[in-house]
Amino acid sequence: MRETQSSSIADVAELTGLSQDTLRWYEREGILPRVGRSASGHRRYSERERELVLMLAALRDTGMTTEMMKEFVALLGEGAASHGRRVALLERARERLAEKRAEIERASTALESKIGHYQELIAAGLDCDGAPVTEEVRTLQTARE
Amino acid sequence: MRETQSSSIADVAELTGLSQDTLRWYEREGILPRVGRSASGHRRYSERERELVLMLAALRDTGMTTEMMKEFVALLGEGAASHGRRVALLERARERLAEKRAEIERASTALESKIGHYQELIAAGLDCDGAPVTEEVRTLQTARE
DNA sequence: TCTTGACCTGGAGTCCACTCCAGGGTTTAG
DNA sequence: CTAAACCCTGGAGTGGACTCCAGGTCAAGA
Repeated sequence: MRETQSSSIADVAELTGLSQDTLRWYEREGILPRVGRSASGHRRYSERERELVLMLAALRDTGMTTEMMKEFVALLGEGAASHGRRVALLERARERLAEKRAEIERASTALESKIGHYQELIAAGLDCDGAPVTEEVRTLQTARE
Repeated sequence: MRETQSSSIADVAELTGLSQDTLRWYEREGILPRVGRSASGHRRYSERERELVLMLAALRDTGMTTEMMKEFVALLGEGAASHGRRVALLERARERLAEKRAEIERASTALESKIGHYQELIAAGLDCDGAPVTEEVRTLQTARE
């Protein structure tokens, strides 16, 4: 029964896009359960551990906090019985995301209107008080640096 | 020539939604130019200054960094000639926003598929390895705490 | 043997945008 | 006259998620 190939921290960093430091930090913080070590004390990630790190990287990219990631990993340890709670946790992440999206949409609207405002002023050749600007200023307006 | 009513920091905090501490901090950091003081040394915001703070609050809400806000205020000081550069700055903010939006959309897709995955497993009564779960586990799965 | 390179640990530093605090002055109401 | 509000300043602390560092171990190659 040959065990699946284990990988070094460098491999896993490359695989997951997390830095080696981040990987070590996740372990120290208890987000990632302690990974196996080789005789010389180097981390050796098993297939299972690689998958777990990949999942954490994905969850992180959903904007989940490390605290939530920690909870999620704890639920993984409880097996199928925790499926409902996993969904609940993911739904919390979904809500956070929805809020962020709403903020972005609001910000976007505000920004577009500000951009539009200045573009109109430029096009109309007016300053902020509605007075016409000089030819010299018009030249400067379109120079962008 | 009666000058427009000036307001206290408390008023401006209330008006803009920024905290008094934030207002003072913006000034210290040079984001907001030094505000006038009363005889006793208290800040007194003029109409112009109130407007400026309102604009900064709006820009902040677009996710602009304080560094960019600083630049923007500097451009305001240059009058109409800086309109083009103002637009350029706002467009940088727009790009940042677009990136954030893209990230959120990616994250959202990933999250939905994870949620769907677990919901399917629950509905099908299977564990992560495709084996059927016991009745007891099914009960636990739907209990969400 | 010596060097190089990968890795280890615990701890400190970084970034951003605040937020809080100590110690002190002023203004207003009673 | 005193207490309560309100404000001032400079400096330190916060939180989240890393990132960097010093000092050390270990294995392989020239």
